[in-house]
Amino acid sequence: MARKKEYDKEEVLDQATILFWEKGFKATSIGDIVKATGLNKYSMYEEFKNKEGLFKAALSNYTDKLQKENIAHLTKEPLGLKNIENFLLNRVNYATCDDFKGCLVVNSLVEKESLNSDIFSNIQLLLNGYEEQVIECLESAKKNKEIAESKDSKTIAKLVVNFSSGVLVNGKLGQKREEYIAMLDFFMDSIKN
Amino acid sequence: MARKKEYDKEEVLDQATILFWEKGFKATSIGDIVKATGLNKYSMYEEFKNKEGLFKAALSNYTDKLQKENIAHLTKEPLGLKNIENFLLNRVNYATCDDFKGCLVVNSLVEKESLNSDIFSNIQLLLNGYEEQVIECLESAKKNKEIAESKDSKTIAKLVVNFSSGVLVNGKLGQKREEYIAMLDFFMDSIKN
DNA sequence: ATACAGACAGAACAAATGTTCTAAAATTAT
DNA sequence: ATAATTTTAGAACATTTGTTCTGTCTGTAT
Repeated sequence: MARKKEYDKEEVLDQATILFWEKGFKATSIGDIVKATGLNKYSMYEEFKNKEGLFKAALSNYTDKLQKENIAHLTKEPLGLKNIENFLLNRVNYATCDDFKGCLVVNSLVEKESLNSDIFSNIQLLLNGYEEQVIECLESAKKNKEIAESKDSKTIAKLVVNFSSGVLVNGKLGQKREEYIAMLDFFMDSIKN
Repeated sequence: MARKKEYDKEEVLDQATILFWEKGFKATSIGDIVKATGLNKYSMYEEFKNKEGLFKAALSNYTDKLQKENIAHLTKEPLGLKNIENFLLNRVNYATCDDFKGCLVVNSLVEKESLNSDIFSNIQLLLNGYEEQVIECLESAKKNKEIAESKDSKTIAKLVVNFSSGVLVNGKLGQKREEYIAMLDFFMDSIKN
């Protein structure tokens, strides 16, 4: 009945994600997006409603992939401390790659202006999810006698998420990977002992 | 010889700092600043050259005060672990106050767009300064037998700064003070043992 | 082949932005 | 008081922004 779309939604979203990621919500213009994706301006509004709709879609696009990756590390059986270490190691590798752009989630959390409440609560859910999953790992670690029963899983889990956020911010300062690895080792030891 | 200025540079800067702090560089318009400060538009350009000049001045204004506060905690004699704890406690209190806006330094570090290289290196210097000072504290702590000589001061110092960055990001998620205190206790214990 | 829903290109729009200009007002040294 | 100098108020400017409109093209169902 109608003409076929010339653009691929996934591709457009991937491109847009990169732009928002590099420059932030406010500093990325529709013009930038149109130029980068070749997408027609009107089609963008048709598909995503407006700039904010596009941003939400891009953020979801990003978090879906990110979460898949992170959750994979945190849920690989058998559960235990190794999951946590691999999760954080992954974050460290991410933050020390050559052209580290920061983490879109952390960036968005900081760029308050772009955070209407539902975007905010999405991020909140995401980070709480990690925390929950880390708690799972810690409980398993207790069963496996990797750590003492007396350890407070919730506090440690929060520290893990906090460590990760710190890495994703400070990573911009160009710390070396070995330095992060030393930090990670120290941190993992502190959980064990 | 000439007319007197009607504005007070310090006051203007304080106001501007708050705006940039709340909304970020890009999202804060000259109009916002003029409206909030009552400062004349032209006078602003006369005094600060342009928006970026104003931002740099605001950032310096903020970091000067911040640094004074932080360094005070880190340099209060006698040096030792207590300095580090108080430094972090201060950050925690900061991040859990009712209307926590984030930290302008961390926010600016994340809002890449506003970071031309000299702003960036200022932030780098600032954070490195903390790291150095924490190392001092740790070395003293070794002398006082608070911690073992074998501990790697540099790694711990980086963890301290990392902890602090994490707090200043995640603080936006509305964590409770008690939770942070528990994290801090755990972290301080990990340094000692 | 024809009709038509929908996608395209890009002009058009209003609002906002950073910046500069101009003319009036104010202050101080003489 | 006068002249010199600087601040002020706000108009003016060129861009850029997000968004919408218009008319043309395309592909599918009939």
